[in-house]
Amino acid sequence: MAAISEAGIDLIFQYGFPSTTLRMVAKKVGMQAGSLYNYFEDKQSFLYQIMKRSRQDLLEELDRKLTGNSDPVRALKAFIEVHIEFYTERSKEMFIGRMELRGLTDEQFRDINALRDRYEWQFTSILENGRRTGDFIVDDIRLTTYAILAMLTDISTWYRPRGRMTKGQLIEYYTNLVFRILRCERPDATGGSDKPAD
Amino acid sequence: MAAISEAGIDLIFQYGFPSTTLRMVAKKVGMQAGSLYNYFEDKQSFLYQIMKRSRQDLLEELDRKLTGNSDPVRALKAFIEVHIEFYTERSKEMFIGRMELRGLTDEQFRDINALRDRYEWQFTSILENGRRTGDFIVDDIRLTTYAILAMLTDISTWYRPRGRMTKGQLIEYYTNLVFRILRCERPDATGGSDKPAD
DNA sequence: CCTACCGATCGGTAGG
DNA sequence: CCTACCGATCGGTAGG
Repeated sequence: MAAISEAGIDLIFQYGFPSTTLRMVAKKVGMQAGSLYNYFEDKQSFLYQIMKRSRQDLLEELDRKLTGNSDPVRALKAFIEVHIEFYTERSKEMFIGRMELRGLTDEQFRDINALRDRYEWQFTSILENGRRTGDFIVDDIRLTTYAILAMLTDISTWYRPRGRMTKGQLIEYYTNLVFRILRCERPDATGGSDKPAD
Repeated sequence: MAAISEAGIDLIFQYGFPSTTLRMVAKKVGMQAGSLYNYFEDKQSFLYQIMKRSRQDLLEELDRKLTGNSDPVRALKAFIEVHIEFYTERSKEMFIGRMELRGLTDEQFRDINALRDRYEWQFTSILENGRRTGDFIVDDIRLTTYAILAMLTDISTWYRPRGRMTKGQLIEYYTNLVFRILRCERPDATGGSDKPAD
């Protein structure tokens, strides 16, 4: 199943979901098209599985890195790091997750959307915490959430592993931009060198 | 032809290009499918026409609003205004322009991409001017271009005409975010009330 | 997991 | 701009 998913991700990323035929997937893993139906009910469910898996993994990864971080500045830094790491490491899946939502049934769409909302809400609550503590200056929480997430997500559309910047430099640069948006001047805000004492 | 394009835009926006059949387009404008071939060579060219038109209109609109604006702060404000106006007013086309690039031939893709590059370059040169005059504080021009354009373009994915904010408020809010990113503190930077004397 | 197949649909064309 | 049509392909299934 792992090989089938991987083949599906590659092909859907390259050709889009409607133009990816099950015969292409089958050929890539050395099977006959009909045999794929032992692994999913229909073509739509295959797409749904791929999207659900990546969204769930993202949420789990975020939970792991966010636990015990009650300080909004530290939490925000962790969020940005997780986001950029995940969206560059698994860029094809996250790309599919944005482009192929129309390929789902209404019910599947609602389900995936709920996962996306949970993720977005995590970010929003960090902003709210930071505003309460006075670390961030935010006027409209919702618009600011949209703006920052769009900025961070876009990285996956152009990022290449052998680019002129390391992933660490990228994270540092975008962290700086985000803190500028929030007018956060705390000395530990953007620098990536200081180890938090936990 | 205008009706055919409009029907195509609506359908491609809703179902995606590969899933939009020429029979659907024909039905929407009260024609037979075969008759559409009097208006374009093949399905791909139809998509190409739609994309090219919107990209060209955007560039023309930008040129119109940018001429004679040598001051980087004023130019940036004009750019943001044009961008948000266009991406909300013609959101379906701009959505298609980002989602359906795979539907083009290599040659068509390069052509559309060139138009996109010209637009991006306009923004980049405003940033460079502002850095030279000292109005903007920018470290990496390219990353900052990507980040800001992604932020602004994202608006078209959630904007609804009857939302809680007017388009003017939206422009003002995002203008403020952009100037924060650039650490631009000039008094006329974000306020939308002061009429430029030209 | 394979063979063999079906019904449906689609882009595109001929000829008018 | 229509009628009529073709070749190709696709998702999905039966039966093993």
